[in-house]
Amino acid sequence: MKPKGLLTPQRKAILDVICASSDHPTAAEIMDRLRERGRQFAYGTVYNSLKYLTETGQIQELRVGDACRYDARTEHHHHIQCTVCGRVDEVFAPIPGEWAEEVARETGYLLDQDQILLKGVCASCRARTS
Amino acid sequence: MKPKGLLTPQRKAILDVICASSDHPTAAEIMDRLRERGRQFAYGTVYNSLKYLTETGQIQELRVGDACRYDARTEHHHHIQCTVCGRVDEVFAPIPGEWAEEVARETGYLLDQDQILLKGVCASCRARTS
DNA sequence: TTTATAATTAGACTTATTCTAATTAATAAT
DNA sequence: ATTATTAATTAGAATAAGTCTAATTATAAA
Repeated sequence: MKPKGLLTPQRKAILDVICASSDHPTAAEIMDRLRERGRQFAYGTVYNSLKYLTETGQIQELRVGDACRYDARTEHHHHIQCTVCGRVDEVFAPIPGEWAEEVARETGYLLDQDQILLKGVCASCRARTS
Repeated sequence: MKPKGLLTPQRKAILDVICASSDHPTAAEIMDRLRERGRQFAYGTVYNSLKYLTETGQIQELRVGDACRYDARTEHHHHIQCTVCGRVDEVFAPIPGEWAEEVARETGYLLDQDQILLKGVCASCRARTS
């Protein structure tokens, strides 16, 4: 008897919500959006589903601030968060190989190229502040 | 009457613990180490002190995983966390200016050069895994 | 000294997440 | 088809990090 690893109706509904979102929703936001669509699952189901979808590579989990956020874009990319408003955006500019090597040499780590979180101030917050 | 902004005995004790630590302790770990030294303060005091020390530039706060960690090294540098064991290390290799510009151009963000969190697998976890 | 404000305290509260025990669903072997 | 086995879901309790509040203590300026 093999493990099932099914895309159950619950998991499918959660994946759909994430695919329809471009703002990296948190688990709580995903639950809100499910409710708007007339679906409501137990906390445990949502977290279990997010774990399953992440582990099977269907979504990407990124921890930002005090919550995990989820992204349907699974291509290699990084993220940047605004230190003023908290929004999170994608960064597709690849890390320069030279710098990655320098970091690896300095730290002894094997770099994970997809999990970099940058910080900064987004365009609209800069406009508002200055 | 001006605000005081004092380095009270509590704040001093907390700063001492952080200066004596090289492993980026969390608030909970700081409280443990205070207790080992025979000091114990209210949660509120510890968090208030960490905020004060961060705002006055005496320590650096970095959010990693589900908790904030504190670092007595305030020079410009980044951090890298092991995705296996969770340890956090310093990265002093500066971001290549060219890449920073590319990210700024792509995202419209004004990059904060000191707040980059990288992920990877540390040397000892790699040795253990392979 | 009195007065105003800052800092500390204990503990309640919030938020994100994990865990648990019971139930339901689905598959595999009979 | 029926039963055994395991997976997934559920409701809700438990945990962990951090914030908030009201009362108290400490400090400094007038």
